[in-house]
Amino acid sequence: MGLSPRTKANQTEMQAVRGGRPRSEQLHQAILQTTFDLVLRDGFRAVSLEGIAATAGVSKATIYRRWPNKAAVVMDAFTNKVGSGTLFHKSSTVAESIRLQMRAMAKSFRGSDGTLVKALLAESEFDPELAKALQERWTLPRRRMAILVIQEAIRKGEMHSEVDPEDVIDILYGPIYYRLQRNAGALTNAYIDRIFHTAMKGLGTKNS
Amino acid sequence: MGLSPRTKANQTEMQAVRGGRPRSEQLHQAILQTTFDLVLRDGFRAVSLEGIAATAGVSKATIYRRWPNKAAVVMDAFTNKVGSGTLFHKSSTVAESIRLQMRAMAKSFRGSDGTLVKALLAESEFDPELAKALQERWTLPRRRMAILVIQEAIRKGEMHSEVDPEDVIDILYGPIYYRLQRNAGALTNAYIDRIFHTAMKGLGTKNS
DNA sequence: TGTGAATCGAAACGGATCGTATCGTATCTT
DNA sequence: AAGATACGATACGATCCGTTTCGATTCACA
Repeated sequence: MGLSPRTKANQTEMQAVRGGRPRSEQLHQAILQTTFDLVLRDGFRAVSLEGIAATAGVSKATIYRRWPNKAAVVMDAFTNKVGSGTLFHKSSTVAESIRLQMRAMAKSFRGSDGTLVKALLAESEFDPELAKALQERWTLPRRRMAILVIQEAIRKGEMHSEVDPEDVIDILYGPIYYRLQRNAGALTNAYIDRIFHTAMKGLGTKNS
Repeated sequence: MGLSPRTKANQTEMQAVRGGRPRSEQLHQAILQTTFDLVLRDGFRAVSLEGIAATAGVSKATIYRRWPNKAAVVMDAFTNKVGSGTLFHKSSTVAESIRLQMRAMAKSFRGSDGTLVKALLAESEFDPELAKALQERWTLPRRRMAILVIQEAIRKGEMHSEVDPEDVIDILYGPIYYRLQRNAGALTNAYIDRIFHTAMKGLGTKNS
């Protein structure tokens, strides 16, 4: 079943979908928008489905008809806005385009995206369905894009050929998520640049 | 007040501590042990204080007399076992002792420590008091130790002198927490070694 | 030895929220 | 017009929270 909105197909083993009053797309958007606003204002934990229903001017049943629980609604409210994610752009070198993408990601994390990603990641620790949804809809697409770019950097001789692109991602992006999730300092451009350059150049000297 | 066990001093502005029946140290340990076991078995979210009380054979009031909430009990149940943390040991080079410490940390994360750290970190996103306690009792002590070692590595010429030790920590340990919190692959020794060596050597070539 | 003080277990409390169910009304398809 | 589904309102049982009360217990100290 997963965390996707319930469709008429998976909701129950109901007969063919024809007939009946259709669901209101307007209510759908109202629910997602309200959820987005409330979670940003009050935090994931403080928001209840009853609160969302009341604020959106909708009955609880209408929400439960479409999503199985709060995490699913928030997940949709989030992906509804974020879209496909921060893309890589061409630049002078491939490595440079990676640095700029890291900056773009940090910038989005400084705003509402960061707040919601943080909440969803934390909640996913307690909710396997949400974890799966985040993995499929957030993490994996981004990692796949990054791997392609890193492989290109390796092909062009900008990165060592023996490194595993997966490890490169962990080293470059691990610190960003680390800071995001711990509130361990602002994700400034300066920080991103330092992480990038330090990782590229390496920590060690010839003596190590 | 914080997340520490309530003491007679901070519990209320009660008069001097003399007199009265003393708290049972045996119950204290029973509560912590039960909490530890239950959280490992059922997960942080699934465990309730009522369940802990029932299993430990203790009344709810006895728990609330000592801790303000569930997170605080789990935090104590955890630090009660973990002790001061994985230490750095002397080795052939300072860098080598860092690698070995990373391995030791990964090993502890493969066991019950990892399960509890993960749960506490996630929960701390929703609980500022817990976040503060984790910062003070877990993160900061470890970072302080690591900084000293990294500075030593720099002094001995094993690491570049222009790098910020804080950034070194983020680059080396960020990936470990990243994997831990996402369940993104096992924290094997091989993984640790790859991250360490890749970070030490650097991702880039002379062309980047 | 007894007296005060705090702890203990048991139990009940109000409150929040969950997810479900019921019912009458509204709205769409055929 | 008939059938099917969405919708709002409302109630429900359940769980857990954190607090409170009570009588009984256990200790320190005079």
